Amino acid sequence: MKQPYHHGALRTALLNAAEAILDRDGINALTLRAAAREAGVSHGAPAHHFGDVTGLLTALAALGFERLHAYLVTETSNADPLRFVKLLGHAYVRFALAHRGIFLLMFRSERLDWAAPDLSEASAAAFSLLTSDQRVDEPHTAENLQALIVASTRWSLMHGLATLLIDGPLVGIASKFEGAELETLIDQVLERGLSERF
Amino acid sequence: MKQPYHHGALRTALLNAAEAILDRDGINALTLRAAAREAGVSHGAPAHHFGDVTGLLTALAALGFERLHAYLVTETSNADPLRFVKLLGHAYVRFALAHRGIFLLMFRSERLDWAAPDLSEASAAAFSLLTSDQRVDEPHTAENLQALIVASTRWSLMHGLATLLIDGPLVGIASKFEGAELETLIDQVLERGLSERF
DNA sequence: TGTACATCAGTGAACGCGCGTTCACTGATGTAC
DNA sequence: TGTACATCAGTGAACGCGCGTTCACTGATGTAC
Repeated sequence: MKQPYHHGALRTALLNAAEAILDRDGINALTLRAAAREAGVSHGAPAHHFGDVTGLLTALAALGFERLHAYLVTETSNADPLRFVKLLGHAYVRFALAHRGIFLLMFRSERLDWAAPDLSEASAAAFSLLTSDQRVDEPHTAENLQALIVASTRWSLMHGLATLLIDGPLVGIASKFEGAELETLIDQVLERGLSERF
Repeated sequence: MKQPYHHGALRTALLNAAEAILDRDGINALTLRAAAREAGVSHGAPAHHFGDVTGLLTALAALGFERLHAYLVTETSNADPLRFVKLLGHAYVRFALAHRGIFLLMFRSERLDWAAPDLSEASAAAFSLLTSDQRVDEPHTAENLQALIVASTRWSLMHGLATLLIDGPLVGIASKFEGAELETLIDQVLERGLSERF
């Protein structure tokens, strides 16, 4: 089985490989060489596409934010304000559980280059949706401070639930539930936390 | 300045050194050799006290949980149920912001030995306080499922706020606030999220 | 249509680095008698 | 009180490892003419 010398779509293949490693072995196992191995390519190859290790991680995180943003938009389209918030919360938690590796990379890694245009733009789009477009750099009138508080409260709840379920102490709790009961737990937490008061 | 051959309290010194590294350089910089360097001791010395690198991280995380538990207990003593929840939330976030490094180690590191008695006991004590002693391994009656949901909602909010503020996207937001306004943000988020409905 | 040449994409050897871990050792301390 | 000896705590050299990065190279592709 002869492989062609040129891969053809190595950039994409490396990103897929990196994500697979992230999900399977965790973030500490995600190295340039591991990604090259996973993609079946020599370890020097990634440099052509990502420069250095930060470049690969940053590109992967940017991809994650694009996906998260697109998913949140899809899941909340045409919803009235109250439903919007609950749909947003459910989508956020569902995304985090379904893409654990990349979610943790996006929110935790200390090795990302936040100044890179693709990452900063993709994350800004997602964050803007999550904070309901509250501009932080504007003067803080009473109104926009209040709106920011409301948005932060929502986001904190979703994010806390997601991270505690993914690899925090609630894993132990969640693992003792049947699938349906876990769904109930998530539903109820979001229901209580994202009530119409906000 | 001659150093005595025996340190005298190297275990404690290594834990302090490790915490300093964690706060200053982040979790990726925390290695056995770095801790030894920081403590001014040969790099082979830590093995006598912690065995391997997991041992050091585990001991440090256990220390963190002991501190967190003690702090939560102190800050909530003699409070009625409603005040208890709010004091708990404030104390949790304050602890996280004041001990960022160790807090992230406790909740994020993939390199801890959760089967170690000191860590499992210390974390169980803190978790029990945070979940109001809801036993997860008991049969799920409607009542204790409900209580678990209430506790999870609270905990998710505190935890999400703390992590988003420490190194998540809210850092950017928070950094634009004056000190007093940041306090206001935290207060208001907890006030809204931990209302008497729970 | 053919041909020369530039450019691109991937190879594989090599480098230096910091790491965890091991181990024979040495200095210091404690204890039995 | 002294002495022999076991034990403990820290040293420093050595090892092998996987890593990021560099670099001369080679095979493949595209393009100008």
